[in-house]
Amino acid sequence: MLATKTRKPRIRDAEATQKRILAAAKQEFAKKGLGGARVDDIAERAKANKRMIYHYFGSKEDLFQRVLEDAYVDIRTAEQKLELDHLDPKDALERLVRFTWKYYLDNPEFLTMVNSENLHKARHLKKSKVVQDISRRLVTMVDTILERGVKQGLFREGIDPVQLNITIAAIGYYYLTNRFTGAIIYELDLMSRQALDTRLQFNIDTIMRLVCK
Amino acid sequence: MLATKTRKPRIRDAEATQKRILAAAKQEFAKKGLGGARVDDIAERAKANKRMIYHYFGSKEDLFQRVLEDAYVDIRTAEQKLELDHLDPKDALERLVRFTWKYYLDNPEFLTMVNSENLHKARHLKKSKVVQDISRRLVTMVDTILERGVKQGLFREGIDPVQLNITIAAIGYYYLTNRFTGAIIYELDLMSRQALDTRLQFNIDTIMRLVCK
DNA sequence: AGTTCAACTAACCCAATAGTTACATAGAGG
DNA sequence: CCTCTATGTAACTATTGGGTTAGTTGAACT
Repeated sequence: MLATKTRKPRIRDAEATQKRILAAAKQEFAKKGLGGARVDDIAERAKANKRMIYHYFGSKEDLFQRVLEDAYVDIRTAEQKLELDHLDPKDALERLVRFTWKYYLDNPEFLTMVNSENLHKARHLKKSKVVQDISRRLVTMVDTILERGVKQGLFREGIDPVQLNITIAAIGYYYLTNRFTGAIIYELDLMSRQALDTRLQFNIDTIMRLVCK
Repeated sequence: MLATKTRKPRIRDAEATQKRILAAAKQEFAKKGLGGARVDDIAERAKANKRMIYHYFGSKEDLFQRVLEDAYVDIRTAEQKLELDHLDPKDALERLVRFTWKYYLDNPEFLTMVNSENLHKARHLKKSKVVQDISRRLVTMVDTILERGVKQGLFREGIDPVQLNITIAAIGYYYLTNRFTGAIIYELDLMSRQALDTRLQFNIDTIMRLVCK
Protein backbone atom coordinates (compact mmCIF):
# COMPACT_ATOMS: atom_id res chain seq x y z
CA MET A 1 0.00 0.00 0.00
CA LEU A 2 1.17 3.49 -0.81
CA ALA A 3 2.06 6.00 1.87
CA THR A 4 -0.61 8.42 3.03
CA LYS A 5 1.06 11.38 1.37
CA THR A 6 1.19 10.01 -2.16
CA ARG A 7 -2.25 8.41 -2.08
CA LYS A 8 -4.58 10.58 -4.03
CA PRO A 9 -7.52 11.94 -2.04
CA ARG A 10 -10.59 9.75 -1.99
CA ILE A 11 -14.14 10.86 -1.55
CA ARG A 12 -14.40 8.09 0.97
CA ASP A 13 -11.42 8.12 3.32
CA ALA A 14 -11.81 6.39 6.68
CA GLU A 15 -8.49 7.61 8.03
CA ALA A 16 -9.09 11.24 7.12
CA THR A 17 -12.61 11.17 8.53
CA GLN A 18 -11.37 9.73 11.83
CA LYS A 19 -8.75 12.46 12.04
CA ARG A 20 -11.31 15.15 11.39
CA ILE A 21 -13.56 13.69 14.07
CA LEU A 22 -10.73 13.56 16.60
CA ALA A 23 -9.71 17.14 15.87
CA ALA A 24 -13.29 18.35 16.12
CA ALA A 25 -13.86 16.39 19.33
CA LYS A 26 -10.72 17.87 20.88
CA GLN A 27 -11.99 21.38 20.18
CA GLU A 28 -15.52 20.65 21.38
CA PHE A 29 -14.49 18.85 24.57
CA ALA A 30 -11.97 21.57 25.33
CA LYS A 31 -14.57 24.27 24.88
CA LYS A 32 -17.49 22.68 26.71
CA GLY A 33 -16.15 19.77 28.73
CA LEU A 34 -17.41 16.21 28.46
CA GLY A 35 -20.90 17.05 29.71
CA GLY A 36 -21.29 20.23 27.70
CA ALA A 37 -19.97 18.94 24.38
CA ARG A 38 -22.59 17.91 21.82
CA VAL A 39 -22.09 14.93 19.54
CA ASP A 40 -24.05 16.70 16.80
CA ASP A 41 -21.72 19.68 17.03
CA ILE A 42 -18.66 17.46 16.85
CA ALA A 43 -20.08 15.81 13.73
CA GLU A 44 -20.82 19.15 12.12
CA ARG A 45 -17.42 20.59 12.97
CA ALA A 46 -15.74 17.46 11.59
CA LYS A 47 -17.85 17.66 8.44
CA ALA A 48 -18.80 14.08 9.12
CA ASN A 49 -22.03 12.30 9.84
CA LYS A 50 -22.85 11.55 13.46
CA ARG A 51 -23.21 7.90 12.52
CA MET A 52 -19.49 7.82 11.70
CA ILE A 53 -18.58 8.92 15.22
CA TYR A 54 -20.45 5.96 16.65
CA HIS A 55 -19.07 3.69 13.96
CA TYR A 56 -15.44 4.57 14.59
CA PHE A 57 -15.44 5.44 18.28
CA GLY A 58 -18.35 3.62 19.88
CA SER A 59 -19.77 6.30 22.15
CA LYS A 60 -19.29 9.86 23.32
CA GLU A 61 -17.43 8.60 26.39
CA ASP A 62 -15.13 6.39 24.35
CA LEU A 63 -14.39 9.29 22.04
CA PHE A 64 -13.54 11.45 25.02
CA GLN A 65 -11.20 8.80 26.35
CA ARG A 66 -9.44 8.57 23.00
CA VAL A 67 -9.00 12.35 22.74
CA LEU A 68 -7.67 12.46 26.29
CA GLU A 69 -5.22 9.64 25.69
CA ASP A 70 -3.96 11.32 22.53
CA ALA A 71 -3.50 14.58 24.43
CA TYR A 72 -1.31 12.89 27.04
CA VAL A 73 0.66 11.00 24.43
CA ASP A 74 1.26 14.28 22.57
CA ILE A 75 2.65 16.22 25.52
CA ARG A 76 4.77 13.33 26.79
CA THR A 77 6.15 12.74 23.29
CA ALA A 78 7.08 16.41 22.94
CA GLU A 79 8.81 16.30 26.34
CA GLN A 80 10.86 13.32 25.38
CA LYS A 81 12.16 15.21 22.36
CA LEU A 82 13.71 17.91 24.56
CA GLU A 83 17.11 16.19 24.79
CA LEU A 84 18.10 17.70 28.08
CA ASP A 85 20.98 15.33 28.79
CA HIS A 86 23.61 17.29 26.88
CA LEU A 87 22.72 20.56 28.66
CA ASP A 88 24.12 21.53 32.03
CA PRO A 89 21.60 20.86 34.84
CA LYS A 90 20.49 24.47 35.34
CA ASP A 91 19.89 25.01 31.64
CA ALA A 92 18.13 21.67 31.38
CA LEU A 93 15.77 22.55 34.21
CA GLU A 94 15.08 26.01 32.82
CA ARG A 95 14.38 24.51 29.45
CA LEU A 96 11.86 22.12 30.98
CA VAL A 97 10.10 24.97 32.79
CA ARG A 98 9.97 26.96 29.55
CA PHE A 99 8.74 23.98 27.60
CA THR A 100 5.96 23.19 30.09
CA TRP A 101 4.82 26.80 30.05
CA LYS A 102 4.86 27.09 26.29
CA TYR A 103 3.10 23.78 25.80
CA TYR A 104 0.23 24.81 28.08
CA LEU A 105 0.09 28.19 26.39
CA ASP A 106 -0.01 26.72 22.88
CA ASN A 107 -2.33 23.84 23.76
CA PRO A 108 -5.00 25.16 26.08
CA GLU A 109 -7.22 22.17 25.16
CA PHE A 110 -4.83 20.01 27.14
CA LEU A 111 -5.56 21.95 30.32
CA THR A 112 -9.30 21.80 29.78
CA MET A 113 -9.23 18.09 29.03
CA VAL A 114 -7.31 17.41 32.23
CA ASN A 115 -9.73 19.53 34.25
CA SER A 116 -12.67 17.74 32.72
CA GLU A 117 -11.11 14.37 33.42
CA ASN A 118 -10.57 15.27 37.05
CA LEU A 119 -14.18 16.35 37.35
CA HIS A 120 -14.92 12.74 36.38
CA LYS A 121 -12.43 11.39 38.88
CA ALA A 122 -10.11 10.21 36.10
CA ARG A 123 -12.35 7.30 35.24
CA HIS A 124 -11.30 7.38 31.58
CA LEU A 125 -7.59 7.69 32.25
CA LYS A 126 -7.75 4.78 34.65
CA LYS A 127 -8.46 2.48 31.75
CA SER A 128 -5.44 3.69 29.80
CA LYS A 129 -2.26 1.67 30.09
CA VAL A 130 -0.32 3.81 27.58
CA VAL A 131 -0.54 7.01 29.59
CA GLN A 132 0.86 5.42 32.74
CA ASP A 133 3.82 4.04 30.85
CA ILE A 134 4.82 7.28 29.15
CA SER A 135 4.36 9.30 32.34
CA ARG A 136 6.96 7.27 34.17
CA ARG A 137 9.62 8.57 31.79
CA LEU A 138 8.84 12.18 32.75
CA VAL A 139 9.69 11.57 36.39
CA THR A 140 12.86 9.78 35.33
CA MET A 141 13.82 12.78 33.20
CA VAL A 142 13.54 15.23 36.09
CA ASP A 143 15.28 12.82 38.43
CA THR A 144 18.24 12.58 36.04
CA ILE A 145 18.57 16.37 35.91
CA LEU A 146 18.41 16.55 39.70
CA GLU A 147 21.05 13.86 40.15
CA ARG A 148 23.40 15.55 37.72
CA GLY A 149 22.87 18.88 39.46
CA VAL A 150 23.62 17.40 42.87
CA LYS A 151 26.74 15.67 41.58
CA GLN A 152 28.02 18.99 40.22
CA GLY A 153 27.33 20.68 43.54
CA LEU A 154 24.72 23.00 42.02
CA PHE A 155 21.52 21.57 43.45
CA ARG A 156 20.45 20.70 46.96
CA GLU A 157 20.28 17.04 47.90
CA GLY A 158 17.08 15.15 48.64
CA ILE A 159 14.64 16.97 46.38
CA ASP A 160 11.78 14.69 45.42
CA PRO A 161 11.47 14.62 41.61
CA VAL A 162 7.72 14.02 41.81
CA GLN A 163 7.16 17.10 44.00
CA LEU A 164 9.38 19.16 41.74
CA ASN A 165 7.54 17.96 38.69
CA ILE A 166 4.20 18.80 40.21
CA THR A 167 5.46 22.26 41.13
CA ILE A 168 6.78 22.98 37.65
CA ALA A 169 3.43 22.01 36.20
CA ALA A 170 1.44 23.80 38.89
CA ILE A 171 2.91 27.28 38.53
CA GLY A 172 2.17 27.34 34.82
CA TYR A 173 -1.05 25.37 34.82
CA TYR A 174 -2.84 27.37 37.49
CA TYR A 175 -2.06 30.71 35.89
CA LEU A 176 -3.22 29.62 32.45
CA THR A 177 -6.22 27.46 33.27
CA ASN A 178 -7.60 30.14 35.60
CA ARG A 179 -6.82 33.01 33.28
CA PHE A 180 -10.45 34.14 33.07
CA THR A 181 -11.26 34.27 36.77
CA GLY A 182 -7.69 35.43 37.41
CA ALA A 183 -8.15 38.43 35.16
CA ILE A 184 -11.14 39.52 37.25
CA ILE A 185 -9.67 38.76 40.68
CA TYR A 186 -6.38 40.48 39.99
CA GLU A 187 -7.80 43.10 37.62
CA LEU A 188 -5.08 42.41 35.10
CA ASP A 189 -4.91 41.19 31.52
CA LEU A 190 -3.04 37.97 32.32
CA MET A 191 -2.68 37.10 28.64
CA SER A 192 -0.91 40.24 27.41
CA ARG A 193 2.54 39.67 26.01
CA GLN A 194 4.03 41.53 28.93
CA ALA A 195 2.11 39.62 31.59
CA LEU A 196 3.03 36.27 30.03
CA ASP A 197 6.73 37.14 29.89
CA THR A 198 6.67 38.34 33.49
CA ARG A 199 5.00 35.16 34.68
CA LEU A 200 7.39 32.84 32.83
CA GLN A 201 10.37 34.66 34.30
CA PHE A 202 8.84 34.45 37.77
CA ASN A 203 8.29 30.72 37.31
CA ILE A 204 11.86 30.09 36.23
CA ASP A 205 13.00 32.08 39.24
CA THR A 206 10.75 30.09 41.58
CA ILE A 207 12.08 26.74 40.40
CA MET A 208 15.72 27.84 40.40
CA ARG A 209 15.51 29.13 43.96
CA LEU A 210 13.83 25.90 44.96
CA VAL A 211 16.53 23.55 43.69
CA CYS A 212 19.75 25.58 43.74
CA LYS A 213 21.99 25.62 46.79
CA MET B 1 -38.40 39.95 64.85
CA LEU B 2 -36.75 37.11 66.66
CA ALA B 3 -33.32 35.85 65.69
CA THR B 4 -33.07 32.86 63.35
CA LYS B 5 -31.82 30.63 66.12
CA THR B 6 -34.65 31.16 68.54
CA ARG B 7 -37.38 31.12 65.93
CA LYS B 8 -39.18 27.83 66.16
CA PRO B 9 -39.10 25.72 63.01
CA ARG B 10 -41.79 26.44 60.49
CA ILE B 11 -43.15 24.03 57.94
CA ARG B 12 -42.89 26.85 55.43
CA ASP B 13 -39.60 28.63 55.75
CA ALA B 14 -38.30 30.59 52.79
CA GLU B 15 -34.92 31.25 54.31
CA ALA B 16 -34.28 27.62 55.22
CA THR B 17 -35.43 26.42 51.82
CA GLN B 18 -33.11 28.83 50.06
CA LYS B 19 -30.23 27.66 52.19
CA ARG B 20 -30.99 24.03 51.43
CA ILE B 21 -31.12 24.82 47.72
CA LEU B 22 -27.81 26.69 47.83
CA ALA B 23 -26.13 23.86 49.72
CA ALA B 24 -27.51 21.26 47.35
CA ALA B 25 -26.52 23.33 44.32
CA LYS B 26 -22.98 23.72 45.61
CA GLN B 27 -22.64 19.97 45.91
CA GLU B 28 -24.21 19.26 42.54
CA PHE B 29 -22.24 21.90 40.64
CA ALA B 30 -19.05 20.79 42.32
CA LYS B 31 -19.67 17.19 41.41
CA LYS B 32 -20.84 17.62 37.82
CA GLY B 33 -19.96 21.16 36.74
CA LEU B 34 -22.46 23.67 35.39
CA GLY B 35 -23.26 21.64 32.29
CA GLY B 36 -23.44 18.30 34.05
CA ALA B 37 -25.51 19.37 37.05
CA ARG B 38 -29.23 18.65 36.89
CA VAL B 39 -31.81 21.04 38.29
CA ASP B 40 -34.05 18.10 39.20
CA ASP B 41 -31.21 16.54 41.19
CA ILE B 42 -30.54 19.81 43.00
CA ALA B 43 -34.22 20.04 43.92
CA GLU B 44 -34.26 16.47 45.17
CA ARG B 45 -31.07 16.87 47.18
CA ALA B 46 -32.43 20.07 48.70
CA LYS B 47 -35.73 18.36 49.48
CA ALA B 48 -37.39 21.23 47.69
CA ASN B 49 -39.60 21.52 44.65
CA LYS B 50 -37.91 22.48 41.40
CA ARG B 51 -40.31 25.37 41.07
CA MET B 52 -38.78 26.89 44.21
CA ILE B 53 -35.37 27.03 42.58
CA TYR B 54 -36.77 29.08 39.74
CA HIS B 55 -38.80 31.18 42.15
CA TYR B 56 -35.85 32.11 44.34
CA PHE B 57 -32.97 32.06 41.90
CA GLY B 58 -34.40 32.67 38.44
CA SER B 59 -32.51 30.11 36.38
CA LYS B 60 -29.86 27.42 36.56
CA GLU B 61 -27.25 29.93 35.40
CA ASP B 62 -28.27 32.51 37.98
CA LEU B 63 -28.13 29.86 40.68
CA PHE B 64 -24.65 28.90 39.56
CA GLN B 65 -23.56 32.51 39.71
CA ARG B 66 -24.92 32.85 43.22
CA VAL B 67 -23.17 29.68 44.43
CA LEU B 68 -19.94 30.86 42.84
CA GLU B 69 -20.15 34.31 44.39
CA ASP B 70 -20.83 32.81 47.81
CA ALA B 71 -17.83 30.53 47.40
CA TYR B 72 -15.54 33.47 46.71
CA VAL B 73 -17.00 35.51 49.54
CA ASP B 74 -16.47 32.57 51.90
CA ILE B 75 -12.79 32.06 51.13
CA ARG B 76 -11.98 35.77 51.12
CA THR B 77 -13.82 36.24 54.42
CA ALA B 78 -11.88 33.39 56.00
CA GLU B 79 -8.63 34.88 54.73
CA GLN B 80 -9.41 38.23 56.25
CA LYS B 81 -9.85 36.59 59.63
CA LEU B 82 -6.28 35.33 59.63
CA GLU B 83 -4.90 38.42 61.44
CA LEU B 84 -1.41 38.14 60.10
CA ASP B 85 -0.30 41.64 61.09
CA HIS B 86 0.79 40.74 64.59
CA LEU B 87 2.94 37.82 63.37
CA ASP B 88 6.47 38.24 62.14
CA PRO B 89 6.63 38.25 58.30
CA LYS B 90 7.93 34.71 57.90
CA ASP B 91 5.31 33.24 60.20
CA ALA B 92 2.61 35.31 58.54
CA LEU B 93 3.56 34.02 55.11
CA GLU B 94 3.76 30.43 56.30
CA ARG B 95 0.38 30.79 57.90
CA LEU B 96 -1.09 32.06 54.66
CA VAL B 97 0.37 29.12 52.73
CA ARG B 98 -1.01 26.69 55.31
CA PHE B 99 -4.39 28.39 55.27
CA THR B 100 -4.65 28.31 51.48
CA TRP B 101 -3.74 24.63 51.40
CA LYS B 102 -6.16 23.68 54.16
CA TYR B 103 -8.97 25.69 52.67
CA TYR B 104 -8.64 23.94 49.31
CA LEU B 105 -8.37 20.60 51.06
CA ASP B 106 -11.47 21.17 53.19
CA ASN B 107 -13.50 22.84 50.44
CA PRO B 108 -12.89 20.90 47.23
CA GLU B 109 -16.14 22.35 45.80
CA PHE B 110 -14.36 25.68 45.60
CA LEU B 111 -11.76 24.25 43.23
CA THR B 112 -14.38 22.63 41.02
CA MET B 113 -16.49 25.76 40.91
CA VAL B 114 -13.50 27.84 39.82
CA ASN B 115 -12.60 25.28 37.15
CA SER B 116 -16.15 25.24 35.89
CA GLU B 117 -16.26 29.02 35.80
CA ASN B 118 -13.06 29.17 33.78
CA LEU B 119 -14.49 26.69 31.32
CA HIS B 120 -17.18 29.31 30.81
CA LYS B 121 -14.64 32.10 30.49
CA ALA B 122 -15.72 33.62 33.80
CA ARG B 123 -18.89 34.99 32.32
CA HIS B 124 -20.73 34.71 35.65
CA LEU B 125 -17.98 36.22 37.76
CA LYS B 126 -17.71 39.17 35.39
CA LYS B 127 -21.14 40.29 36.51
CA SER B 128 -20.16 40.20 40.18
CA LYS B 129 -19.00 43.44 41.74
CA VAL B 130 -18.64 41.97 45.24
CA VAL B 131 -15.99 39.46 44.28
CA GLN B 132 -13.75 42.09 42.71
CA ASP B 133 -13.91 44.25 45.79
CA ILE B 134 -13.07 41.55 48.31
CA SER B 135 -10.25 40.19 46.12
CA ARG B 136 -8.41 43.48 46.20
CA ARG B 137 -7.91 43.06 49.94
CA LEU B 138 -6.11 39.74 49.42
CA VAL B 139 -3.40 41.35 47.32
CA THR B 140 -3.07 44.12 49.88
CA MET B 141 -2.63 41.53 52.61
CA VAL B 142 0.25 39.82 50.84
CA ASP B 143 1.79 43.13 49.90
CA THR B 144 1.80 44.20 53.56
CA ILE B 145 3.59 41.02 54.60
CA LEU B 146 6.15 41.51 51.85
CA GLU B 147 6.80 45.15 52.81
CA ARG B 148 7.28 44.25 56.45
CA GLY B 149 9.63 41.42 55.49
CA VAL B 150 11.71 43.70 53.31
CA LYS B 151 11.90 46.36 56.02
CA GLN B 152 13.19 43.77 58.49
CA GLY B 153 15.79 42.63 56.00
CA LEU B 154 14.26 39.15 55.76
CA PHE B 155 12.75 39.21 52.27
CA ARG B 156 14.12 40.19 48.90
CA GLU B 157 13.00 43.48 47.42
CA GLY B 158 10.84 43.86 44.36
CA ILE B 159 8.70 40.75 44.65
CA ASP B 160 5.35 41.27 42.94
CA PRO B 161 2.56 40.45 45.42
CA VAL B 162 0.25 39.35 42.61
CA GLN B 163 2.78 36.84 41.29
CA LEU B 164 3.45 35.58 44.79
CA ASN B 165 -0.24 35.23 45.45
CA ILE B 166 -0.76 33.29 42.27
CA THR B 167 2.13 31.01 43.14
CA ILE B 168 0.86 30.30 46.66
CA ALA B 169 -2.51 29.37 45.21
CA ALA B 170 -1.03 27.42 42.29
CA ILE B 171 1.14 24.96 44.21
CA GLY B 172 -1.80 23.87 46.33
CA TYR B 173 -4.55 24.16 43.76
CA TYR B 174 -2.89 22.13 41.05
CA TYR B 175 -2.04 19.26 43.35
CA LEU B 176 -5.54 19.04 44.78
CA THR B 177 -7.68 19.73 41.74
CA ASN B 178 -5.71 17.23 39.67
CA ARG B 179 -5.54 14.61 42.39
CA PHE B 180 -7.32 11.97 40.29
CA THR B 181 -5.21 12.20 37.15
CA GLY B 182 -2.18 12.89 39.34
CA ALA B 183 -2.65 9.63 41.20
CA ILE B 184 -2.46 7.76 37.88
CA ILE B 185 0.37 9.74 36.32
CA TYR B 186 2.61 9.59 39.38
CA GLU B 187 1.34 6.21 40.58
CA LEU B 188 0.88 7.55 44.10
CA ASP B 189 -1.99 8.00 46.50
CA LEU B 190 -1.79 11.78 46.61
CA MET B 191 -4.48 12.00 49.28
CA SER B 192 -2.88 9.80 51.95
CA ARG B 193 -2.08 11.58 55.16
CA GLN B 194 1.61 11.18 54.49
CA ALA B 195 1.42 12.50 50.92
CA LEU B 196 -0.58 15.55 52.01
CA ASP B 197 1.88 16.42 54.80
CA THR B 198 4.81 16.03 52.44
CA ARG B 199 3.23 18.29 49.86
CA LEU B 200 2.33 21.03 52.35
CA GLN B 201 5.88 21.06 53.68
CA PHE B 202 7.24 21.21 50.14
CA ASN B 203 4.95 24.14 49.38
CA ILE B 204 6.03 26.09 52.46
CA ASP B 205 9.62 25.44 51.48
CA THR B 206 9.01 26.60 47.91
CA ILE B 207 7.49 29.90 49.03
CA MET B 208 10.10 30.58 51.70
CA ARG B 209 12.96 30.02 49.28
CA LEU B 210 11.24 32.29 46.82
CA VAL B 211 10.90 35.30 49.10
CA CYS B 212 13.72 34.99 51.65
CA LYS B 213 17.08 36.56 51.04
C1' DA C 1 -62.82 33.79 61.80
C1' DG C 2 -61.57 35.68 57.64
C1' DT C 3 -58.42 37.60 54.32
C1' DT C 4 -54.36 37.65 51.96
C1' DC C 5 -50.05 36.47 50.23
C1' DA C 6 -45.97 34.02 50.08
C1' DA C 7 -44.48 29.13 50.23
C1' DC C 8 -45.20 25.06 48.15
C1' DT C 9 -46.68 20.81 44.91
C1' DA C 10 -47.60 18.16 40.87
C1' DA C 11 -48.12 17.70 36.33
C1' DC C 12 -46.99 19.33 32.05
C1' DC C 13 -44.36 21.24 27.74
C1' DC C 14 -41.14 21.05 24.21
C1' DA C 15 -36.50 21.60 22.62
C1' DA C 16 -32.33 19.28 22.73
C1' DT C 17 -29.60 15.12 22.60
C1' DA C 18 -27.33 10.42 22.75
C1' DG C 19 -27.80 6.79 20.16
C1' DT C 20 -30.18 3.78 15.97
C1' DT C 21 -32.12 2.08 11.80
C1' DA C 22 -32.59 1.70 7.10
C1' DC C 23 -30.81 2.69 3.07
C1' DA C 24 -27.20 4.31 -0.71
C1' DT C 25 -22.85 4.03 -3.11
C1' DA C 26 -17.76 4.44 -3.93
C1' DG C 27 -14.21 1.75 -5.08
C1' DA C 28 -11.00 -2.33 -4.12
C1' DG C 29 -10.38 -7.12 -5.57
C1' DG C 30 -11.65 -10.64 -8.36
C1' DC D 1 -17.31 -5.06 -15.32
C1' DC D 2 -19.29 -7.26 -11.35
C1' DT D 3 -19.66 -7.95 -6.53
C1' DC D 4 -19.22 -7.06 -1.85
C1' DT D 5 -17.96 -4.33 1.98
C1' DA D 6 -16.48 -0.27 4.20
C1' DT D 7 -17.83 4.46 3.98
C1' DG D 8 -21.29 7.43 4.08
C1' DT D 9 -26.32 9.88 4.53
C1' DA D 10 -30.69 11.12 6.50
C1' DA D 11 -34.47 10.49 9.06
C1' DC D 12 -36.06 8.56 13.32
C1' DT D 13 -36.65 7.28 18.44
C1' DA D 14 -36.67 7.48 23.22
C1' DT D 15 -35.31 10.09 26.92
C1' DT D 16 -33.73 13.77 29.33
C1' DG D 17 -33.93 18.16 31.27
C1' DG D 18 -34.63 23.28 31.70
C1' DG D 19 -38.30 25.84 32.41
C1' DT D 20 -43.63 26.75 33.16
C1' DT D 21 -48.57 26.57 34.35
C1' DA D 22 -52.20 25.94 37.34
C1' DG D 23 -53.60 25.17 41.39
C1' DT D 24 -53.15 24.30 46.90
C1' DT D 25 -52.19 25.56 51.65
C1' DG D 26 -49.77 27.41 55.83
C1' DA D 27 -49.43 31.22 58.67
C1' DA D 28 -49.14 36.32 59.58
C1' DC D 29 -52.07 40.01 60.48
C1' DT D 30 -56.07 41.88 61.22
